[in-house]
Amino acid sequence: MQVSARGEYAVRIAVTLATGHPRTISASSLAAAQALPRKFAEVILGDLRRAHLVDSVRGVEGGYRLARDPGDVSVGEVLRAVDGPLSEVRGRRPEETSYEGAAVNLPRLWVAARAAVRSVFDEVSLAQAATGEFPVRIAELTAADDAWMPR
Amino acid sequence: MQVSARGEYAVRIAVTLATGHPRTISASSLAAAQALPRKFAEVILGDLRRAHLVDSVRGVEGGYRLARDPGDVSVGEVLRAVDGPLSEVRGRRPEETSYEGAAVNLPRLWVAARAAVRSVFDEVSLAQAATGEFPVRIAELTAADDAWMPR
DNA sequence: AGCATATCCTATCTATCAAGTAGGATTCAA
DNA sequence: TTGAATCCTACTTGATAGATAGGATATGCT
Repeated sequence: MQVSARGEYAVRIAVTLATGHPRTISASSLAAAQALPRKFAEVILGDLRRAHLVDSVRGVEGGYRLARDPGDVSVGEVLRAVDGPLSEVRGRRPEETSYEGAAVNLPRLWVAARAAVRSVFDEVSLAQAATGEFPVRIAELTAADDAWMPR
Repeated sequence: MQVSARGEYAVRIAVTLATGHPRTISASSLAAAQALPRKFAEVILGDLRRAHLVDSVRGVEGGYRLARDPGDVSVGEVLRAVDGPLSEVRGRRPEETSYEGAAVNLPRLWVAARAAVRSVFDEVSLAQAATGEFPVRIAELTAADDAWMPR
């Protein structure tokens, strides 16, 4: 589960938009609020707009706003918009893998891993990410001490 | 959850070793069995050896074997040995992230995602991956039809 | 009309890394 | 001593991430 800089920035931008919803916020305000390179933020906002996750308004007083309610947009959608599929194995989607011999069962493993990732990112909305009021399942996952430990 | 070619190859090699355990198998046999570039397989086996997941025997009749019982080595260990940490956010471990403003709660989200990934890869042994007899939780994750659908 | 403030578009740069290759030194059993 | 294997160092190649640059275009205000 590697989240790129683009992905991280996109989510930070998205939760900032969620907090301000439905006001429009300029790219430079967003960049300043989250300490991101402004130009890079613009690129990312372009991705989010093309994915129809945000609307943009040009001109003075312009900026960006979420296209839907913050409770209705998942973190997963944001990540996919900027980084592509959540899960890939050697550049392929899990269900497209296929092996011979001892490895024949691996596709099921890859699919299970993807399902696990989805069960987090697709089940958390921007509103939840912004407020910290996560679904019970997510709270459970972070409850164990060792969830916070490196391995 | 991006699994690199190295990661995929490593797991395929590891389950092949699991199936043949405790016989030693040469790098070229392993490469042939899984249709991998031999030299690249050697590199990966070197990583696994340095991580003490496999033992090697030099000379004629030499090769590699799992250092522990196939039921006692997890897929997660293999992936970490060749690809580093299972989950990173912008090159950092989830628990090392920290944000201001609307993004303050994101570290919990990243930790939850990592926990979800671990709940798959750290809970499946090479023996299970080889036989396809996955733990119940994994079977459940792959049971739903839409687990096999792209998004 | 003119100006300030935005988005938007195209292009470019640079460093890093993944993936794979090459060649040979070393080890070991028969 | 020979053949088959691991092991070691180095290299190549292409793609990609993570930006940055400059300006064209749109909009609201006075």
